[in-house]
Amino acid sequence: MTEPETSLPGNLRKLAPLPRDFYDRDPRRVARELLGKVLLRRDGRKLLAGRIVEVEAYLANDPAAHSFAGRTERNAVLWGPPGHSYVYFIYGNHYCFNVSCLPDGEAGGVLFRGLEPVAGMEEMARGRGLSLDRVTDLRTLTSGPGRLAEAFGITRERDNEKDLTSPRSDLWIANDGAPRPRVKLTPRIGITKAAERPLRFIVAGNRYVSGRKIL
DNA sequence: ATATCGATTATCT
DNA sequence: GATAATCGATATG
Repeated sequence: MTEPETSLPGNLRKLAPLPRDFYDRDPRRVARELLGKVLLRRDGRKLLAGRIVEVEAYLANDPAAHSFAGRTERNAVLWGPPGHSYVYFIYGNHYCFNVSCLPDGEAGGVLFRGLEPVAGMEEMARGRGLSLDRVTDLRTLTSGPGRLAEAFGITRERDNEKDLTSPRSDLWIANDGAPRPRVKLTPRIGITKAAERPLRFIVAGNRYVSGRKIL
């Protein structure tokens, strides 16, 4: 019996959201501490859960951040209070899911890039347009920002500006008591500005980290 | 195995 | 009009 009871799928929906002050900090600190936590989605009677294994920090005054050129309608959430979802549409094809950090008035966030599926894999596959029995590698569900958003049914229309710290939210992040993972830093993926800064945080050795070839 | 490319659209200049 | 915090497919060694 090494796993805590709370990590069992049946109890996941009772896990309390991380509090506001967890996010009211430098995005680098938030990013590091999000690794090993669980992203949860309540979808009717179904529950989806994924262990966070890859994130990127986007800082105040960061040339790669959407907030860099100032506040706009799209990026307003990043400037608002911490702990809210920032969802944007990219490349005409994909949604990317972030959480706002830093106090109200300062812009920062963390992008979710990789999850290890924990519960609700059938629903995740369905969201991805697949049937689970034809999925040979679970990495195709939640490895990569576009994939995990699709698996969790996250869209700007449905989820942008949601308070992830509210106990009534259908989208939240919780600590299930899992041990703190060993963290590695690398440069961020897919950006051109400030591309060399080590602001991508990954769980060392975890196979659900994006980037490596699948199959 | 790595490299390159097309899809497709909200947002900003 | 150009760009983009991606993905999946195709081409090539």
